[in-house]
Amino acid sequence: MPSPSQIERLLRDASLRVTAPRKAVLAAVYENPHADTETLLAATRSRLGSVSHQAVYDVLRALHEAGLVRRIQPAGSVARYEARVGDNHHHLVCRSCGVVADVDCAVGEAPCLTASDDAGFAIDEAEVVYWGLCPDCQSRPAAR
Amino acid sequence: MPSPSQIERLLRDASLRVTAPRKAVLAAVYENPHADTETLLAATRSRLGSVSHQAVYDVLRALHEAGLVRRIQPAGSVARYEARVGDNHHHLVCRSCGVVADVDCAVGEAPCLTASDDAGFAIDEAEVVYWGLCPDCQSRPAAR
DNA sequence: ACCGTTTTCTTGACTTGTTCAAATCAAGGT
DNA sequence: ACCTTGATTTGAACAAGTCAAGAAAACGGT
Repeated sequence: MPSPSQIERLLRDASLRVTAPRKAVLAAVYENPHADTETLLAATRSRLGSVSHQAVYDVLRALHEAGLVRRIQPAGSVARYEARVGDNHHHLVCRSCGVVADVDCAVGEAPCLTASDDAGFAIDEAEVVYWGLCPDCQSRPAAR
Repeated sequence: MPSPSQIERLLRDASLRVTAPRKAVLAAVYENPHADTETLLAATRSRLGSVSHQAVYDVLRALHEAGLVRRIQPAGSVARYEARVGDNHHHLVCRSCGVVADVDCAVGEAPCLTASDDAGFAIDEAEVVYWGLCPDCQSRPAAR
């Protein structure tokens, strides 16, 4: 969990201007892994008092383009963000409640990341999503 | 590419009522792999003359729930459907134009499908998406 | 072959998540 | 301190998909 000054550092090093919304949104992403935009908007407001809807969208895009956050979007879900970038980890997604958990890449890095036939594509990333039911949803089946 | 009677068979075997829209949509999915809903709507209309927006959505959902079509939805893309079900294949997605291609599962089935730590989830599927640039988009970089 | 039940299709309004655009405002180099 | 460039606010717009009510069609039983 980076300190405020580390947050500033991260922004500056990415040659992004350091503004209150950006610091707050980035901190919120660190504190709420896999959170959706609405959650991050709420978290940001609880720090700053008020930020626009749009600012959070813009900031998340800027952070994403700068490589400071990763954007994930499992099918049927809204966009979610996480600050854990740079490593090659994957995700578990609950079919029932949509909650997301991290998984480290199982087999080193090789097999999963190489397609048997790339059809001429220049592949730069292999993403693995494991679908299932989270512990909570297993214990109350089909409930909710 | 199944014949009309095979299409009917597929529907009946899935205990779905056989209707003109269903036959047309299912045939359209066979003919347009990885097509989005709008494309399928157009393809269906070219067979039937007119079908509602809603009917196509309903039919696609019914076919999906019956396991006759697979729904894929790469991040940032609309829902796409394919009739190739039952085998464990994955997808290549072009970051630039969004086109999707099939890849057979590289390493048999074992390593990719087992998470190193399942965090208590009951996993029923592992989905792999390879991101990159398709041959066309490589030759006209950043164009479009 | 017809009937009734049940499911599906049509129509049209509506929600949700996200983006666009114009005007205002602030960060940070000079 | 100023100025330029980039960020934020405001408010509208957009696209994909969903909801709901009634009309229509499928198919099992008679």
